[in-house]
Amino acid sequence: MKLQEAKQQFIQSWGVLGNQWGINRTMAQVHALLLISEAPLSTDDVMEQLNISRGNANLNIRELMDWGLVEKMIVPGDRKEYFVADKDIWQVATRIMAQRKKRELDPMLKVLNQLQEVEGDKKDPAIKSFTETIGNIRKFAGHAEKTIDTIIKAEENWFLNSFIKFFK
Amino acid sequence: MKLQEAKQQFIQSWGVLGNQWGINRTMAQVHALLLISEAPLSTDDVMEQLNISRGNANLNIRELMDWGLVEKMIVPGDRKEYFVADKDIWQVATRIMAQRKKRELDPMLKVLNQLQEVEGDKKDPAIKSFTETIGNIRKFAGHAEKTIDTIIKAEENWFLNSFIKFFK
DNA sequence: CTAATTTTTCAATAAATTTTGAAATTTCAG
DNA sequence: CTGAAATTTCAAAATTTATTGAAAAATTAG
Repeated sequence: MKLQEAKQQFIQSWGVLGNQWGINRTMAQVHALLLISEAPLSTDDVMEQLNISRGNANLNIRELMDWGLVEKMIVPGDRKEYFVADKDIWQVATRIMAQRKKRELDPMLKVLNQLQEVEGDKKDPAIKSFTETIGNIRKFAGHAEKTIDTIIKAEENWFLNSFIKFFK
Repeated sequence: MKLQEAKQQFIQSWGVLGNQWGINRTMAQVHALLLISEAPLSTDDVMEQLNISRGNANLNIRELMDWGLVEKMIVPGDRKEYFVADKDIWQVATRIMAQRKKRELDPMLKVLNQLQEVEGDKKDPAIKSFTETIGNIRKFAGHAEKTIDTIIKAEENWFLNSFIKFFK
């Protein structure tokens, strides 16, 4: 497989994967493109390489910046803005986990907490059954949240460790 | 909040969450409905409670069975099929993780492995840079896969433990 | 400041996904 | 077997989501 072909393949696959996980396909593709670009890219570069419109490129680049996965770069003597993706894959994973936790898990936990306080006789089997199920889910979600934090902390050095091993 | 209202709220929120994670909203809602139903439900029950068509209900129930989250139940003396969701939230999470790993992570890993074998001079900076980035992602994905398995094993008793504590 | 260049916005359009519902198929009690 | 009841299929329709592109706004070199 030639390099250009391989790059296209990667962009394609990263897009499919992102899409399956509820992330806009184009956003994932822009991310992939920046991940495998050695030099920073301008909006025009992204438009050209992915065959997308200016509006679309702009939208997704800004979205990636919101996620903390891409940064703006100013090239002195150039009017255009350039963009680079964080190449540290551990940082990438951590940022994505943190964002999704904040945007999706936390709101769900909030709802689950509210649902615990359902009105009525606590001994009514229907109510008991409902609060028990919700309680279990809530407890699990809370646990999962802590586990994620633990993983993030515990594995923080994984990347570093793989370098240490390399030099041993 | 009344029980009925709380149930609706849960179904709604579970649907939104599923949708954000790339799971069909209705599938998540059917799952939610079955999770908080004490008794097994028929296709007609699901249709009625969620206001969806027969075809849609049938499709999503079968999809949930494919995921191993819902089981068919035969009620003797009744021609209809009934369905129940696995209420063990740990089982639910494990099944979802396992399915997604198999359906999405594994294919991505396969692609990444192929991309490592790009043609050309290994000393060419462009090729070196690409294979390095891909290599890091591949290594990370492999690590993540193992971590997931480890968590599943290590946390297997979390649910059991929360019962043990309860009886202490 | 001015004007050229770049970025952002957003209504219209296109694409992708989901849903419907009726017909075809399957199942099973009698 | 038979036929009523239930399940499955699938093309068409509806809905949701993503994309375009041109106009408006913002930026900056001179």
